[in-house]
Amino acid sequence: MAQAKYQQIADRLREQIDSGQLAPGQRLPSEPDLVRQFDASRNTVRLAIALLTNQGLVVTRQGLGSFVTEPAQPFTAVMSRVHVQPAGRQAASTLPEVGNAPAEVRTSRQVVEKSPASASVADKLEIAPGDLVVVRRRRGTIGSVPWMMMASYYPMDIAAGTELELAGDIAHGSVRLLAELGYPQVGFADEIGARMPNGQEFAFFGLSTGTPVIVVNRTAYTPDRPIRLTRYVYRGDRVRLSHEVGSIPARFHNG
Amino acid sequence: MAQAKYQQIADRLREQIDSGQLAPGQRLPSEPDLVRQFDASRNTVRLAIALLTNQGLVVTRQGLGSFVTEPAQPFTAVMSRVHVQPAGRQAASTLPEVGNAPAEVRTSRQVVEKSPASASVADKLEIAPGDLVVVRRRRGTIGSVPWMMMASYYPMDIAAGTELELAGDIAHGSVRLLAELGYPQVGFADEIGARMPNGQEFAFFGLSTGTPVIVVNRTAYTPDRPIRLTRYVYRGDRVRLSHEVGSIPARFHNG
DNA sequence: AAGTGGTCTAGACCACGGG
DNA sequence: CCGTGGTCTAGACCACTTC
Repeated sequence: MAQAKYQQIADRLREQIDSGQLAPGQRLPSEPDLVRQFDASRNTVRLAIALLTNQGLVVTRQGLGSFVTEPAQPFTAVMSRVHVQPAGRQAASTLPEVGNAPAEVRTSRQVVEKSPASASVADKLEIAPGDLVVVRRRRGTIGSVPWMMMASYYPMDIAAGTELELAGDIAHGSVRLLAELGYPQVGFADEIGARMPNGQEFAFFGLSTGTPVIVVNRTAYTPDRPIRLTRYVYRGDRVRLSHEVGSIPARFHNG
Repeated sequence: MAQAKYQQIADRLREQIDSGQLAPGQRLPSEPDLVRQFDASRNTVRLAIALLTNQGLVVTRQGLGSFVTEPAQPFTAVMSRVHVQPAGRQAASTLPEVGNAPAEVRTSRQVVEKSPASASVADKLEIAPGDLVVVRRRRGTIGSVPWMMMASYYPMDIAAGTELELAGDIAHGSVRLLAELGYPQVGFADEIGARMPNGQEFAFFGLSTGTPVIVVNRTAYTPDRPIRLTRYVYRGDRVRLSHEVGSIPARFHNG
């Protein structure tokens, strides 16, 4: 046998999806149908469907059937917009702007805790792993769609005894507060990656199998040191990040 | 039954992975072992392992066993580095810089073709779907690790009769060539997303199941119009994108 | 040869969604 | 109620890796 039977079934179905013969949202043949069509056992048919599901091409719903994934219009998170000439604009907030929100953008009240820094947080903030940091968390929804989780990490020597330790929003934004505390932000570095979601992310976003998340680690700096790490997690099926550099005519913003 | 048996098995194994009891690179108990340990059938055990595999936590190798995924040190693709004060630096090339390459960065010779624009390409370039575009493709490896696929799309009215239609590298870079042709680039917009790989990407990168890819659509502009779309695809398990904004001390670059 | 995962079958019962 | 997918079992044979 050149190729496994479940692979062949998956390939056939993928062809039909790619060609549009099976359109987005359309139901695949039922499992018993596929069993007859390909002369295979039900388990083999289910293996084929699982393959497509994990590639994000198909979603299955118990009692209803398997459906070709319908891509949704993505939201655009504007991560930076820098006009090199004459002067750059720096965000006043760590909250990303949404370029094309079709509904109200809402953000949960900030939850604050102190906890020991993980290895990755410590590395970015240039502190020792296990050192205490202040963590400020919030989650974001657009209309009824959950789209973002974010957490900001502050070194304790900066945050101790300040408004940063208190729950709730910061009056004039954390960038301004940090500047008033003697830590003027002069720039930031974004490190962007993608991975499969953990259980918490899977549940909050209501993801289906085969959907990754986008992770952004944004480190903010004074001329001397890192002063904050903000970690953003976005659902991969509904969000695109936008970074703009240079003098882009306004009419081109966020397509 | 509160939860499916294969879910319980997967949860147990995940706990052991998260706690470090099963360290990265370590072999899981064999399938027959897990069958005995959890009093389940082999198919049920395999379902549990498949779950972890699709979450990117485990890789299986025939004849050897299942192993906890070993995260590799990621490469950093520097997508932009903008100093707001006094002046920004614009890349001379569409080729991303690698911030921390441990081996030689090699790039394939460019392959060129003409083809009709897909809907997504046409949208970015503000042309009609189906209009011909010049496509220039290349692939990149670091040492022996394939890490990038890129394709640049040029509207035919710009590229026709120019060096852009010829295979091979462009002598002084495409940004300079475009400027000489009367299309000076003044900025670009990056749109970043994540998804599961298609078959071609899976094969080229040698990915294992449960690994997403990062997709960057970079649109370059003159003051009047889009002049190029470059689409980058990176493997999610080995690449992080870097965007820097502001005056970040050099010692913090690609920490 | 022995041990590992990969593929496949046949059948059973459960859970969900919609008439 | 019926049709859909979800879970689980028991067993068979194949393919790969190591010794």
